[in-house]
Amino acid sequence: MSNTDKSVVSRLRKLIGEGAYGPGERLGEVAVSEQLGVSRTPVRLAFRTLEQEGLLQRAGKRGFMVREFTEADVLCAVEVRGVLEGLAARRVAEQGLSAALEAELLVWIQKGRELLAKGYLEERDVDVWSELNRHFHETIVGSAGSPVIGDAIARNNHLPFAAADSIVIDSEALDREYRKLQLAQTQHELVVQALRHGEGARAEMLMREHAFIGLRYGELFGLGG
Amino acid sequence: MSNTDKSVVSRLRKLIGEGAYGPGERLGEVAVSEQLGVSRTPVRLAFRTLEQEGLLQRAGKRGFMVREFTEADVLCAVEVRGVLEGLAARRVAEQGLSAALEAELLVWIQKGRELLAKGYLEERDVDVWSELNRHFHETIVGSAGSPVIGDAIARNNHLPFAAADSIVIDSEALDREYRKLQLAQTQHELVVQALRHGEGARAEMLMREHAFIGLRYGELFGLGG
DNA sequence: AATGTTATGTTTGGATCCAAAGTAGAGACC
DNA sequence: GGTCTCTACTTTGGATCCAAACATAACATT
Repeated sequence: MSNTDKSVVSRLRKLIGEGAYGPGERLGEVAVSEQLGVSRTPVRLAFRTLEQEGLLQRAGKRGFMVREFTEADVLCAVEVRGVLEGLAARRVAEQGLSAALEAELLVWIQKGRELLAKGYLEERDVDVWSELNRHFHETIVGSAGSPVIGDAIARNNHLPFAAADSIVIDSEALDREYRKLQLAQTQHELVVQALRHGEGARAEMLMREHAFIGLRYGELFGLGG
Repeated sequence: MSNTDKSVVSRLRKLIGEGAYGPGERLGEVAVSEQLGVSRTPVRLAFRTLEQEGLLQRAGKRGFMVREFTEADVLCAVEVRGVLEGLAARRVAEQGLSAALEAELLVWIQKGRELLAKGYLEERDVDVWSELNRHFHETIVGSAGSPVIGDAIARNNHLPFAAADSIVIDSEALDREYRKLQLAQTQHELVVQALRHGEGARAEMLMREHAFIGLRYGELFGLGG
């Protein structure tokens, strides 16, 4: 995949995510190619990719339109990630947590502890958490015994609101966000504990619940989200 | 999507599924376009689609190769379908089974009963079952409240061995297959029962187990599958 | 006036051309 | 003889051209 090609896909993904094209809006190949300053060819390739990712959908016989997402879709996408990561965690537990894998997970657990140790959250901590969170999840999913689960999660994560690292952190209320991350960290540690003891069902359920943290946990802390 | 374009994707999907291209084999755009009798353009579009579907993967910087699947991948794909359809079933149960939806499900239940009523299986029954089975599953998934779950299942089903209607029926042993379909029918009926009573967890688990029927249930009936 | 048909314009799909990037092979130098 | 480099060839990516399909609008006919 060349520079132009890849950048067309990701630039379009970004534009759609930002709402540059309204939901349901038809996207013409010529219009987009002119906006991005490339020819129609890479745009046509990108449209097919974005269709598969679920961001675009066919508008009848005539080209593509931006897919619109409801609140129910957001909730469903989060649940889908939950059951898939839960499946991955259960499989890891069932096949036994190797010493190497446990060590790797503890790296991210430790980084989380260090981040939260000082008792409050700074602006720049957000990226650090996002990074370690991603590593933690990817490590478990990547150890599930087959890339199929990870692929399914990756495809689901193309919906911009579904990805685990898309936790919206409100930098205006870092104290409340601190409590949220503290809970996430606890959930991470509980998952590792369950994995260590081969408790497949518990690991699965913990991961499923963990998926909701970006969604409804705000209510707990008075965020109304 | 034009005739040629769609047919290139599905023809390639078929060829790959049939093993016409060995696992890991590199696919050149020119070679494939000549084999299919089209120009490079629709092939390039198809490669992107098939990459997203997971049948092809990038071969370094140089084009695509046929993805190879292990037994673990097959098992995982079936489990992925299981947890996703389980999620759909649970959501249906949680939101309450409407009278209309129950009536529609009972149509497929009834067709299944009629098919199995005569006590044995004929060759042509296989297609009938495949059809009603597909409808049953699609009805539940389509009622989960958001297309997101169905999309995730559809993407997973692109792996040829993962789809629910890919139950390989051994026409040499229709008596053993009869027992398998009888069990599948019972599972369908139990799912509807659970949905009717709002038993979300039970509906979910029944669907998850139901996914395995094409995979390991052969062992029970002495098929060695 | 309404409906059906035709013609024109817009947009997508397929083919081909050109450029760029990568790979492999051969030759030269150490 | 081995390794490094340069060159030629293969293959992919991007741009453009042409044809086909679809939509829209206008005109004619009933």
